[in-house]
Order: sequence, then structure tokens, then C-alpha cells
Amino acid sequence: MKSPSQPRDRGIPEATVARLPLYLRALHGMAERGIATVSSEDLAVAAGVNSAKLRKDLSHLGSYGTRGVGYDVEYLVYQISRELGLTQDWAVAIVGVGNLGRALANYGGFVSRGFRVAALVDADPEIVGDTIAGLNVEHIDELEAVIKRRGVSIVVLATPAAAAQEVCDRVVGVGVTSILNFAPVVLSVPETVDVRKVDLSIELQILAFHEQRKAGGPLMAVDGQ
Amino acid sequence: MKSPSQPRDRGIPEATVARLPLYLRALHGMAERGIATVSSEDLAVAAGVNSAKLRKDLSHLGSYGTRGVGYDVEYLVYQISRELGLTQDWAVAIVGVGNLGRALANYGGFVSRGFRVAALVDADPEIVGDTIAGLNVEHIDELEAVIKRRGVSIVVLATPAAAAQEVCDRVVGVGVTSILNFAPVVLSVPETVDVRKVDLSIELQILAFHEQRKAGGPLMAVDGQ
DNA sequence: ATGACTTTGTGCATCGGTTCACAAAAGGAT
DNA sequence: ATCCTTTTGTGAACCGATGCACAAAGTCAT
Repeated sequence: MKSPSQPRDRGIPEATVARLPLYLRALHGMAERGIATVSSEDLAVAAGVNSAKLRKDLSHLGSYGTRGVGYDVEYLVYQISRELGLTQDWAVAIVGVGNLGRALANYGGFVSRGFRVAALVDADPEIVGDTIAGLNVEHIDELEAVIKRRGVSIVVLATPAAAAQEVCDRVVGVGVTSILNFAPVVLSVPETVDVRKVDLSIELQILAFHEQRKAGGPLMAVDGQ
Repeated sequence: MKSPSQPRDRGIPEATVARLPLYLRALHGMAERGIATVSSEDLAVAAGVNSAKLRKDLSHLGSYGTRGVGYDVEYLVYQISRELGLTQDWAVAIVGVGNLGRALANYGGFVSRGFRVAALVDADPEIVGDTIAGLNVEHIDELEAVIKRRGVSIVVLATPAAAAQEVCDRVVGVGVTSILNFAPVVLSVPETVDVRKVDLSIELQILAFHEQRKAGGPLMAVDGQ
């Protein structure tokens, strides 16, 4: 089940994967400020995590640190980038060019390292043909063609909830296996497809729950966290 | 530390809290379609989770089901809403009215049950004074005054990364303890303050990681999920 | 009333993730 | 060369969350 002689294990825990982008961002900041070397302690503080956790996370990629010294910033940036697949260029399509889709298309950090908005698609004839963030908005009828033509491998769904599942089925139909869903619906997909969900209203509700607690909810209960 | 005689335990696991909004959404859909009663199995499917997990989650709020029958939809909606604190009205301020802030202000599902966008604040004199989603955009100098005047208890940060920490400090300074942060920075706050983070570029990077695996990354490795 | 059937609520085993704490490894000073 | 300091990498204990599997509790039909 495991290859003990392998330099690094190919099975990186999901929780670790979710933190790597955080480390990467902190490292980029440090690189810009000319920092050449960083200790797990300092990097952990910058990323807002505990240093033991950070070391264990990095150890899943390999032994890239030097005891007594720390990690070489540039080298670690490269290793994490490679592990996350950011050394290649990912073409992203945004489907649904309403307020949110527009914001995403213009969002700077979105297009950052490795990602490129390659297509905008919408159903509204008012919007189709417009140029947004330097891109022509194409008609939803062209969805499959656009995805193939532009080599899109990641689709961002910013459609109304009612349209999300249908669009999802269609992009999965032409081989897309990575979807970032902003529509407030549970998408049903084959298990080979990866869906990540961003849901603004869920985040707010979680905040409300804790806020209510702090304010002394139904029953007062003071409780660290 | 614990009250064993309490009808329901006040300590709801964080993982459960994060799923309650999901159940609530599914239940709302069912209520609209006139469904009066639902089994844990059906509700679990609608919410995209496993039915044992759903039952355990609900059991943390109390015994609201009827064996052999299921859960009363309306009653469960009420109980979950109350638990999440959605029976009261939360005033939300959005700071940073760029593309994203604008999208959030107009986002329908945002304003849904329990939440109300009560203020928009920005630093750009071009934008201040505009009316967006029926609200006047106010100047960042007024930040503290606006928050107090409108009774804002949840702040959404949609500012550029460079401004986020300063705005955060200021709102925390006037007593805000719940923040939803869209800026790609790690905010530093007192531990009494709850920060939730939504980071588009991190989500994309996680997708890229899995996509790379599926496509046969640096080293081919076929591996379920 | 009784029995067959359905579905909840939960004890228990398991799993993945976090944290502690320390041995191993590297560098620098003398 | 040896010792002292720093910091990594990881074994092991711990903690919370998941999922199985079943007894308890209810409904419905007869």
C-alpha cells in the first residue's frame, strides 16, 4: 500500500493540500521582501497556523528544510507550486456573467499564478457579445465548443441556482472534471468530478451562530473559542 | 463544564454547525414544494450527505424527529433557524465596494433569511455617494459611526488586501466580533473575534492540485477520489 | 390490542488530523 | 575537532468527526 523507499509519499492529506496555498502566499510575500530563508516558526505565524502543523505539512512533500537553519524561500515556493500544479497554466471558464461572474472575471488575485480566465459564457442576449475584462462574452449555446476550443479544464459556475445543475451536466459531458460552484445548490456529479463550493450565505449563517452565542443566545453560555 | 440534565447540549460540534445551513436550504426547498414530512434518508440525499451523519447532527439540537415517520419540515426549519440565530435580523456592512463588494451587495441569496445589508463603505471618492442596491455608499472615514448607527454586527471585508487589516482593526475597535473576509490576507484579531475566510484563489489551487493528479501529474498515480 | 414495519437516536469502532515533545541533523564558535 | 545552539522531521498520544449497525420508539393495519 505504501512505497517506503519513495522520496516522498504521493498521498498528501486533504487538510494539508488546503493549507499549501496559504503557505505559498506567505512565501511570495517574503520573497518580495527579499527574505531568503525562513524558519517554520516564522512561516507558521505568517500563515496563521501552528508551527508543528506547518512542519508536518511540508514533510509530506519531502525534506526541503535544513535543520538549524530553516527553509529556503525560493526553493520552497517552487516545490509547493509544483506540488499544487501551478507550474502549468490552467484555463478557466466562468459561466454566468452577472454581478458575481463579472467580479470574478475582474478579480486580480484570481488570475494570479497559474490561472487564466479563458472564456466567459452567459445565457442573456443582452450580455453576450460584451467585452468584460478584455474577453468577449459568448453564448451558452456555444458552451461545449468554447470549452474544447480554449482547452478549459476548470469551470467556475456563477449562474443562478436554477441553471447550475444543467450547466454542470453539460461541462461534465465534455470532460471537465474540476468545478468551482458559487451557486447555492448541491450539484450532483459523477465521483470522478471534483466540486468545490463557495457559499456566501452559509458563511454568514455560521458567523451568525457564533455571534448569537457570544451575545448570550437562547441560553447564556460562555465558552472559549 | 457540562450540564448533563440539559434537554440539549449547548456544545454543538463545529462540523455540525457548518452543515446546518445546508439542511436548512434543502428544507426550505421542500417546504416550498409542499412536503410536510421528510425522512433522514431523503433529507440527507437532498443535502448531499450521509443519513447517519444527518441524524447525528440533528440529534445535537434535540429530539425533533418521530420514529417511524421522520421530521416535520416546518418544525425543523424553525428549530434550525433558531439554533443558527436566524430568527433575529442581522445587520451586515460591506466594506469595499469594488467589483466584488458590488456583487455581494446585489447578491440575492445574501440578503436571504435573517440578513440585511445595512451599509456600504468605501474609500474611493468616485464611488462614495453612489447608490448601489438601494444603498448610499458612505466614506471610510465614517466607518465607526456607520457601524454604531446602523447596529451592524457582522462586517464583510471586500477591500484590497493591503487595506484589510486596517479596516479589520477599526471595526474590531468598535466592538464587531464577526467578520467575513474576502481579502487574501491572514487577519490578526483578538481571539474573541470570529473570522471566516472566503478565498477564491485558494479554492482554485486546490482544484488544480486534484486536476493535476487526475491528469497524471509529476509522477503518475491513480488513486480514488 | 397485537404484530409487522418504518425510521429515529446513539453506542462503538474507526479514521484523519492536530499537537506535543524529542531525537537527529546541521551550523557556528572556540 | 569538539561542543553548543538552533531548528527540522517525526513517533506517539490525543481529539473530534464519521459511519456502521442496532435497540428503542413510534405508526399503521388488522
